[in-house]
Amino acid sequence: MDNALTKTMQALADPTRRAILDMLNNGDLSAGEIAARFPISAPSISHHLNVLKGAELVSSRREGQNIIYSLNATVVQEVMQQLMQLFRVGERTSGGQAMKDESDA
Amino acid sequence: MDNALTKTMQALADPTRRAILDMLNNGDLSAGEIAARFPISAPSISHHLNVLKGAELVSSRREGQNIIYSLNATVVQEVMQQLMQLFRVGERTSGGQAMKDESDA
DNA sequence: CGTGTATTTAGATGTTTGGCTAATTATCTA
DNA sequence: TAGATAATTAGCCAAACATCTAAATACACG
Repeated sequence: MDNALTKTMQALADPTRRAILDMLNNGDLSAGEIAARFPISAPSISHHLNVLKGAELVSSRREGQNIIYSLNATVVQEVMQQLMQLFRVGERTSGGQAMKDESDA
Repeated sequence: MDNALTKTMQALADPTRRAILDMLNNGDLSAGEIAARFPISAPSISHHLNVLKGAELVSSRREGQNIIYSLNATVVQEVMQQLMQLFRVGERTSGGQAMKDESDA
């Protein structure tokens, strides 16, 4: 794998995963509750959840038989900030030159 | 393909493409100038540029023998806003529930 | 302990992706 | 118009990805 930003962006690149994050933004859910809302199999959802966890976009805890997933809101915020920084949205055309490479943050 | 956000996120998921965008953020460049800064072949860079163009993150114009690429700053900004909206960064835990699905913007 | 429910892990498969080399297209200039 | 230079398109391949079914693991509870 590359750096953390890449991992995060790749996780965010899949519409199913973004939809999962959106659901979790309305409150924690078990793997089963999440899977029930998609037309794809539970193992596939489990895989997506694992990708999201690998990107630290969500975290999970066991609660009895269920595994509850929650959105890692602070990480989401950090990613946004990294992206905005990467493009320094707003300050262009005036010929600055900072930030050569996308070193990790 | 899915919707525009997915296309954009997929474009943004590749580190080479993000690096290209970062370079263009410091000013327009020809395909050759871009390719010269990477260890991969010119055709590969051309492919990446095409992906970025497909996501409307960059635009190009011919200037003599060269093709000049520029960052589409407004599109970058729009994507950021879409993402931030998607997660309503900041307003959580207080039990809102708006924005069911990630309809296009 | 044994059965049922929830979830993940394993393993297979088709598709997409990122890279390459070779060939083509477009433009400039002598 | 012939070469030279810039860039893209075509075609190929290997690695990564999303999905599936089947099997394994983890709990709960009678």
